[in-house]
Amino acid sequence: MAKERSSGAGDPARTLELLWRDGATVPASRRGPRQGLTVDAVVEAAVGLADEGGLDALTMRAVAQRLGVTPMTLYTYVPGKAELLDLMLDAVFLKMPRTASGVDAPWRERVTAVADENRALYLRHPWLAELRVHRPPLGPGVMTKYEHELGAFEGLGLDDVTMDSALTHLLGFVQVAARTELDARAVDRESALSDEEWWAAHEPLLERMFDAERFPLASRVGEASAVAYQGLYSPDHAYAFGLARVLDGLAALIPADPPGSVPQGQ
Amino acid sequence: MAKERSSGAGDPARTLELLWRDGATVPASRRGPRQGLTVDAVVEAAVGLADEGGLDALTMRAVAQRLGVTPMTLYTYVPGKAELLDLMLDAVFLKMPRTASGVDAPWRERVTAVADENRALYLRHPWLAELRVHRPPLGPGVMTKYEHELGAFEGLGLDDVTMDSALTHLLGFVQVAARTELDARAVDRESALSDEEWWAAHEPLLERMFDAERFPLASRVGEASAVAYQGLYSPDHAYAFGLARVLDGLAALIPADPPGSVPQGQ
DNA sequence: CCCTCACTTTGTACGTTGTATAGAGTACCG
DNA sequence: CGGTACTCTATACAACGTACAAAGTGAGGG
Repeated sequence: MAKERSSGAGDPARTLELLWRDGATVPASRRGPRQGLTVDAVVEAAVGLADEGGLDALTMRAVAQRLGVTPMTLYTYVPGKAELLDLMLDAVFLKMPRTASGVDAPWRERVTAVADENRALYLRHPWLAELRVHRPPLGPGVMTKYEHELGAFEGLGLDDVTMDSALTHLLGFVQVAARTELDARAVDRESALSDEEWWAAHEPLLERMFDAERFPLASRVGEASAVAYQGLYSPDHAYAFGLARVLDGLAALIPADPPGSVPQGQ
Repeated sequence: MAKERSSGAGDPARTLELLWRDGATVPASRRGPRQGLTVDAVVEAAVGLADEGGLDALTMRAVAQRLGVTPMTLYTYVPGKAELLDLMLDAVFLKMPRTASGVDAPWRERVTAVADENRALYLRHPWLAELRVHRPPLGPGVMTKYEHELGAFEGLGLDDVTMDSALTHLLGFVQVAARTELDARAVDRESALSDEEWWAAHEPLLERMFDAERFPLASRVGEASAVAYQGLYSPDHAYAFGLARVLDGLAALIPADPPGSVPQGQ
């Protein structure tokens, strides 16, 4: 069995050809019976399955069933599950909606648009947040997304290396924020206990164990946060707060930052 | 089979008692044969296994074998794997080294110490980065860590809710940074292809597919980054860059920030 | 025209996972 | 000393990715 949740294990050449596949590349004359499916159909079925039930629901057997085919048939189209995940990633990157902010738009607006697009992408395809991707599949989707997002940092006086770092930093933030939000949702869905019920079940016992004098800050701040959002955690607030922090952090790098800007420390 | 990588599924009361277990709580007189192990021993074995081989190596069978016991024996000590993960998390949180920065130290220094501690923790226990934890186990480790880390934000003029948000934001950043670094290492270890070999295998094919005119920014910036660090990615740089951004972002929230400033009460 | 053989599709099988279930052995309490 | 609450073990199940081999299909070469 291959390692789960890793990606891009197999033959690089084969994977690249699949990533950049287009109708024209088909050899047009094959020996055996014509294929009843297409790589696109397989990828689409897989994405649909993962969208609905997460990575746990994405099994080769399930994909095959959705396509009306036996599991092993998939291996004619795709080398294995790891490569299928690469194709899925590239596919959703390629198709994601991109805000066309002009180069004349304020940089905070442009960068915010990139963050929002990515957050929306994670919320539409929750399995993306579970994926591990070092050495991302270098397909058209990944490239198009990278090209587009770098655009938000172009013309700000950043050198090329810093542009890349800044983008990575921004996307990293969006990823944790989305992951936290999605984890919270997943727990709600799976656990049969709502947040309130969970607290109700924990509180009496916790009071026996927990010494408020031993953890003064934790009790004070924990209490205040629990009151502020009527629960454990507010994803929208965390995103808004974090994005503002990221923007202010980047602002310190950007030479001229005309009116409306927030003063920087230090 | 239970959901993988989720945590805290079982009976809350039982889990809480396990988290806050101490020698004294043992009833001292039990009916059957004395237990040959302890919960601590199980947790320690599990942590050791996960440290060495990641979450993939952490199987109930492997833990049992390390303890010289059959797999099902573990279920006398621990309700299931999810709860074991909770106990592992709390245990390493409790034992992690904590820098004792005085309240008089500059806030950037204190916050940096918290970030560094957490990065070190992830690097020592890579499986932490793979874990999903919404509704964290409310054990002594989690509480102690939270209490300690809030201290870095105390006396800066932030209200309680903002202190919590700031800490969450900081820890989120450290987590992505660590995860990215660990993913990179894992790929290097598993893939039998070094980064250079991987590039060498991809480049010729990529040049056939990839149109530099279609992705001008991507080629320029990608090239520059690849040259700057002699590879795909430099974890140390990403961490340093990101931490600086986070600190600057937080600075915008903190009222007075002169060098060597005295913390002000709220 | 038909045979050959590359190719698609399928069925079966293996090793691995967490843990349900049932049985066997042990030692304290009444 | 017997009953019983407990520990530990053995076996079993369903689900996973996919190796392997057999069966079916249809275009190209003679």
